[in-house]
Amino acid sequence: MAEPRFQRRKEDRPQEITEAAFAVFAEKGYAATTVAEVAQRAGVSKGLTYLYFQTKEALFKAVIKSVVIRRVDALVDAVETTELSSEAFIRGPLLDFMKQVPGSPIAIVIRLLISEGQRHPDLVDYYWQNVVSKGLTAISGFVRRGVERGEFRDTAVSELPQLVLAPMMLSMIWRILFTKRDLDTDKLMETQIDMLLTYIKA
Amino acid sequence: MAEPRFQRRKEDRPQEITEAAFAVFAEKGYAATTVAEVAQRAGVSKGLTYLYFQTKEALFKAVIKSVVIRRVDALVDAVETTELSSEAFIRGPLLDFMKQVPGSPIAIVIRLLISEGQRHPDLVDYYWQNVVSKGLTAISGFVRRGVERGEFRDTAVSELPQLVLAPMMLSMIWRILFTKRDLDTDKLMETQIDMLLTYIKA
DNA sequence: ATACTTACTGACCCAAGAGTCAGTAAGGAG
DNA sequence: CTCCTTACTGACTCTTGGGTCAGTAAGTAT
Repeated sequence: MAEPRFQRRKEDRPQEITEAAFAVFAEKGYAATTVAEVAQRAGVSKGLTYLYFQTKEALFKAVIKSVVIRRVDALVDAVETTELSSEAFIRGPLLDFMKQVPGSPIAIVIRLLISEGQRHPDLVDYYWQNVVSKGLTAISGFVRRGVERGEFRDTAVSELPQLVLAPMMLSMIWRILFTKRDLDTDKLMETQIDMLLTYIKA
Repeated sequence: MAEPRFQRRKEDRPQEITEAAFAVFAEKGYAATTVAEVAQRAGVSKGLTYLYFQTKEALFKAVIKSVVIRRVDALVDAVETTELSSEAFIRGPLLDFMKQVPGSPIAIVIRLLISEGQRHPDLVDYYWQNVVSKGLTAISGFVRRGVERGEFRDTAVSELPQLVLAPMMLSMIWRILFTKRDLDTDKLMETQIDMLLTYIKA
């Protein structure tokens, strides 16, 4: 008896295709990715891909959105509920979060957005609202709370949460471009945090 | 009398084509750029482009290399010859340099490298050697000199010149992605420098 | 078993764009 | 002016890849 030529698995297909697409986009970027290869990696025909996603662009958007991170929400929650002192929170959970981002799928999404963002402003907006804005607001609010509590001085850092994340961004770009040249990205972020705390501590 | 249909300007063509190509690559990225459009903007036929550049990829590489910046060399020189105190130099010329980079062609090259770097490791190496490495070495050496002179404490910053440049990187990415959301990138960099100096001053 | 729905396939179409090349004319030499 | 070299053109080829759809067979209901 021959195996059945295929299985019908309507429920699972979209995610399977999305995951395969993420892998290929990550390797090759948007333009150099072919729908045929995505389909092949997902183990389906090209036609099926077009049953679930109207165009290659729609597939791309689905992929980006599928990588919206609960991690950011987790961070926002942690900020609001932590019992730690502001300094302890920054040196602990926040720093840990920062350390893991450059090696996570977020880094790949950022790279794809940098490459393709110009032609997909709605995607950039989406990411802004669901990731960047949330993260920045959380950090900013956290610093302000530290100021109110008398733990921190009132500095420009309250309005520039980007200062906390700058070395994380650099680490992401660094890993994308200069994998071979070694840079202790963890130490980079630790030092920034150390510097920052020295600067703002009351 | 009809105008001549074209002029022969062997000397100027390569640069004209390179400049047009830079503009188109900047707008659309590598893959979405067509050689036909580059030629049109340069005011030449597609065929001529292939006389001076064997392939689209060769054109791309030529474009990237053409934007190697004398600015970096200027910075390196300035570091070595300045009469300013270390702090004054950092707050002055170095900060000025950092402020102008995110709006310069360098930012565009970085974006192109992030997008296409994976498939052109030799280009990344080239940029590493001619720009990044030089810049980092200069900053690192400068900080070390400050330490020797007793102006600065001996901190991790000597081995992590990336800390100085991190907010510049973030500013570049920010402008690429979030043009609309305003962020005072100058103030970001100023604050980082202020923080850094407070941290390392003896 | 049989009939029916529809998830799925794979061969196909067609536009776009990289790269080619035979021919043309600009411009200099004699 | 005439000839010669070659910078330059533009129409051509051919491949690649996005998107389509008629047909097939998996699974389900009766």
